[in-house]
Amino acid sequence: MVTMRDVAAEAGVSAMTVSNALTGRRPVSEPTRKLVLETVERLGYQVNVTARSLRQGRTGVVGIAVPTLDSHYYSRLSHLLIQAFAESGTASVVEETHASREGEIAAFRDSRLNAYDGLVIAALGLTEREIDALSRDVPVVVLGEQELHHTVDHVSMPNVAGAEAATRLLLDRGCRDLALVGFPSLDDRDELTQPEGAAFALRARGFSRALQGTGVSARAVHAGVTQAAGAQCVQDLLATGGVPDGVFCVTDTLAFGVVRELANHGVRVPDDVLVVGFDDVEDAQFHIPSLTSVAPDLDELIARTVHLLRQRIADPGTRPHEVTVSYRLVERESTRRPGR
Amino acid sequence: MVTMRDVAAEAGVSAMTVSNALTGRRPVSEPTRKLVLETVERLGYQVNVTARSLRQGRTGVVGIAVPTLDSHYYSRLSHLLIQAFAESGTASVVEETHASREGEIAAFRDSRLNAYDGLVIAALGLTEREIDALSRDVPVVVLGEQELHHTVDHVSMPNVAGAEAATRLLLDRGCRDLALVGFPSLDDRDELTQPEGAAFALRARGFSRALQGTGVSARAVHAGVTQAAGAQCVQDLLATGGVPDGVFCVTDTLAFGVVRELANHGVRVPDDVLVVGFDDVEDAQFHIPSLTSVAPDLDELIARTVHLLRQRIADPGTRPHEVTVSYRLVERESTRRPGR
DNA sequence: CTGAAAGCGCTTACAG
DNA sequence: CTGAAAGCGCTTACAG
Repeated sequence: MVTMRDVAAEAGVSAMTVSNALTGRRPVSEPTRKLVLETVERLGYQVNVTARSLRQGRTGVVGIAVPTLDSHYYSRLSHLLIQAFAESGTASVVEETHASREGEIAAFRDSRLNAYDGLVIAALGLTEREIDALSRDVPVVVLGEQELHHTVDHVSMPNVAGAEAATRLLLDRGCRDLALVGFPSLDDRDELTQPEGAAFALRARGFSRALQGTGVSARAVHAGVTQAAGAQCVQDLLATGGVPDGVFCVTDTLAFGVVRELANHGVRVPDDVLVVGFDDVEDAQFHIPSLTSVAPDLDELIARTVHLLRQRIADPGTRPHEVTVSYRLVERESTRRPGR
Repeated sequence: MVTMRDVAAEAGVSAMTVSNALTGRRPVSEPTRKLVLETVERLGYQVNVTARSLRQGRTGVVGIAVPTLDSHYYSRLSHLLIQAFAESGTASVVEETHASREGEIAAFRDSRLNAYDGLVIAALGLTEREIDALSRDVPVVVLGEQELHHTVDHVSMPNVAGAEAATRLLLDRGCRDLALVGFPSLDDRDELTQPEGAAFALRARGFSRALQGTGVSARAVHAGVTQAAGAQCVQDLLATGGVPDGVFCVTDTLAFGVVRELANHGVRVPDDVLVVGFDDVEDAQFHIPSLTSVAPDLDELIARTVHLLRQRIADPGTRPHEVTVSYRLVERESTRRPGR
């Protein structure tokens, strides 16, 4: 392997000068600079980032820790974060936490070990207290859903407001027998063993708020977070009280499973039941029927996240920020009642 | 930060002994080992992986380079690879190449710089010759579609055979006016500027092979790789010769766009047109209609890839392997002609 | 079983 | 503008 020393010897300068010519950290005379760069080119030298990192105490890489990449939402989020960091000149790598406490602790540990200069984490398994403690050593932005003690930068989704708006739409369209799919109870204090618990509890709270004082009946079902889980929820609804006339799903993924399983039972959307999802993943526009969904402003989410992390890396002392991004309710076929 | 020296001083041993107690590389007497581990625990010491990597010349991390994470197929593939490497005790990080030559070169460079001990790359932008040259310095397994010179380990999809089987199904179901969606020509030698060119050309070849000697007419359309591109292809078909009676799409993603846009024009699947996709992403089962698709054996793909890379890291001298995984054709509603 | 010395390849601080 | 020395925190030889 060609090292900086080899280049220096070949060019007849010191390693320092090679380093300076390459990084531009200190000025180098133009002829020397040209000579060095030519030699670098000729020998095919490439800087050893491990050595640089050890010396500098930082790697120039930020970590992105998400529960899983096997999810339309989190894979897209990771993609957008990578893009945005790249545009601001920062390399990033993605790590899966499997939504587990252990996986999330590992992400913090990897950051602290100089592997990353900063961390964006969609934390689902850790408690607020644990995040507070772990984030002391590492510049971190927490994405998502927890209600933290304001000791760490936090960018969250419009869970309550978005869910409330979605549910209001169902009420406005005349629904009087609603179902909440994806959270086991209408009381958001009920704990959910699923790690997405906190986010989904807030969406359940929005659902319940919209119902307050309306006298509209509602049931809650939960079977997991996948499309198959959405299908299972429909079976549970059918078994326990028949078909509702409106369904709010805490994610689009669940909604796709719901619509599909309703079709398996001959129940049509929107003719017989109206359905709304949350996240507005790309597929929502392409399904048949296309899916009405709460669309959080991902551009805002990404921009704020990248900005906050860069700021915290640059100045770890700044006061933590709390951001909730805005949303739009995008109405599509799944809530357009034909002929009413 | 607590270093190994601190632990050594505190425990009254040498740094060597701390290292050995931690790694188990050399035997350490049981009392000493206990003392060291206790001290490590008490001081909260964590090994600095950057320093270890610099000294060892390797990081214990493998790179996974995919075109984008904003894709059902590649995000799922990344997820499965991460899982499989984790199960075999190997950490991995994901990098996006944006399907560009530059991005793929960067992935090789990052590997060579000691950032990764090995690389799995879904290469789309590089030529065969470039891959041959770049892979000389790095243990690498190429995923996907290129027909290489057998100088590098290569795991590929059943592109030709899968596409041929999919097209045969359409013919068996009585289709006599076919369309190929996702490749611009029926001649697989035609270059596609899209980086997925090589894979899609092979799928086009399978399509053409199935047609040979049947006298069945066929058109080819191409507008990109997204669901929106699939929709665009339908518009192009309608403008240039009307609705075909069978469509083979080179990916499921395109197929979803096709089915959706057909519905926008009042054309029903499978009543008026049969549609088949490729990849068998999870959504294929949940769309309405559910999508018939070629399902490459991803478990096999993952297992072979992980095994080949570990083998090549352990012994860079072994002869390169060429693997094409098997597939199943999964028939669903999109090709079940009602009442015929 | 244990240790003192050297060095992985850079960059920082000190000098000129 | 340029360089010699030191050191980031480990692990690899070499010794005992």
